[in-house]
Amino acid sequence: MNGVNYGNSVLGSQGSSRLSAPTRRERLRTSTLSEIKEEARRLLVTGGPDAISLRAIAREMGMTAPAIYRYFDSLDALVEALAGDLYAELSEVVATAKQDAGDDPVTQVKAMARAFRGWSVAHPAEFALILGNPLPGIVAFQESCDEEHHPGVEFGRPFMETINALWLRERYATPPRTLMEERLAAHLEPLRASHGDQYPIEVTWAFLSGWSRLYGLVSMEVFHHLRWAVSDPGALFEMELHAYVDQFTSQKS
Amino acid sequence: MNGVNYGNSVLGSQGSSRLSAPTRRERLRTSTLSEIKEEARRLLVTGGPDAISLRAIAREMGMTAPAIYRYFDSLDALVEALAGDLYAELSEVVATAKQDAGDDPVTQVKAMARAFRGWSVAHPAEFALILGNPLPGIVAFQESCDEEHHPGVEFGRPFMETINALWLRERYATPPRTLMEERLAAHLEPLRASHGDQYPIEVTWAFLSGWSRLYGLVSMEVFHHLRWAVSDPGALFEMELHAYVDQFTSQKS
DNA sequence: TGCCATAGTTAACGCCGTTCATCTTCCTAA
DNA sequence: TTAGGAAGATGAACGGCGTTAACTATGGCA
Repeated sequence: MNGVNYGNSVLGSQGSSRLSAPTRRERLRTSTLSEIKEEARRLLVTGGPDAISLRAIAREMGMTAPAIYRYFDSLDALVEALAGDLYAELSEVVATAKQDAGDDPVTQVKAMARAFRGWSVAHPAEFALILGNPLPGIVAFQESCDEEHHPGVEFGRPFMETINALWLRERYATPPRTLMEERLAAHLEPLRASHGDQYPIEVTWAFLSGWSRLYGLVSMEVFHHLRWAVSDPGALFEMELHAYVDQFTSQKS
Repeated sequence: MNGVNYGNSVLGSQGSSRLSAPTRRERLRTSTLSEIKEEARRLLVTGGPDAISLRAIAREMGMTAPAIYRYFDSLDALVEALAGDLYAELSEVVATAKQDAGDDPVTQVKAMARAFRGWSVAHPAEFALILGNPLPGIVAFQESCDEEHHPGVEFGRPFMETINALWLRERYATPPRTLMEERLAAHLEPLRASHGDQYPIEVTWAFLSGWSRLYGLVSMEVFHHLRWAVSDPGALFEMELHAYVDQFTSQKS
């Protein structure tokens, strides 16, 4: 019956203040809202995704669980909002690393990859929430989200742009263009829908290939799936990064 | 107070039958045991890892929840046993694919990779349980398991052997040996503990690099982390497989 | 001043894992 | 053949969970 319950989108009945200082009510609301999410993150960090519970959050805040329903429609909605925040945080970390890396695309790629790994290793629980096994509630969210504004798109953009700059400069080696056109190009509509046709297929391939390699290695490290093989996953990571970047800078095949 | 509760390891007080026909009791026990795990898997498939509950299993079996404690010490122990079975199943699928692929290592690598993806895509919930975000109870299991008999070791063995055969034949390109010795070799004790020193560092690198690429791509597909980019992840997979194998067969750098 | 949306409460329902005391059934050892 | 004990299964209970419904207090605006 109630309207959708999220953020400060409640827009007080009368305009109150169109753009200037928010109402006292609004200030309190946003404050409580972020306190809830902070508490949820704390639980996430200490006990994993399943440890996030309305009752625990409320207890920690000196409230009762049903009160949280004034701010989120369900536990899933809360977790979803938290996931959105974390996605933005990670995106910004990566984007900042790129900005701080100077103008060389090779340096930029390395900086972004290291920043991604750094954040992930430092925040394994958060990584699990947004990039691991998606929870049942999150799956629906991902499917319902229209492709154009999917958080993954914004996250991948700086990678994509850098790989493109690299391509313009180096014309690095890729699988044969005919093969890529034939087997891959037909299935890239989703990506085209968000990035347009501005990138050649070589760039698209290099981006997807690189992202999957980065993701695979980092998530194996974060989830301890490398413990049986390597004592310091960072060394393996640097090795792989070297191999990936080398692909772009050595002479073409 | 009770002894550890798993499998048919209860060993009836008196020897009863050392090696021949198992007791009626034992037959019933193993039958119930596997029925519990089957029901658990059914719940896993239909509702994800969190849907596995003792009460639901018991309900479906016409029992009460506490009865299951005669067979498993806890829900975590049950899930852990199920994960072990699934690991074995996946390992066998991959090993069989290799056997059916003839003698050429390149063909073998492709067959194993495709078999791995095939099983994973066909059984996403099972994949999530054994290769995704580890549940809190599973983490302890992985850490307590002595490295030598870690299921991951047996799973990776056919890959490792094939990559080695490929190396003996092709002497494919890798990162410079000096770099690998310097940065990677010092951190491979866990892998050496299980496989011995029989493999040169080039093989180890190619194996770990390939496994992480395979894992990354497949888990992104299984977890729908590629939906925003690619409509048919299989095409991207074949592309990446091509690029990986090509690395081994084209002329050395 | 009166109103009413907003924030918060208590109580309850049905899930869950787990423990405990209890009962039945079956196998074995005397 | 029978007594005893182990193994299997039960019902009741505890505390925790998400969620709903009915209810109370309060702050800000007409």
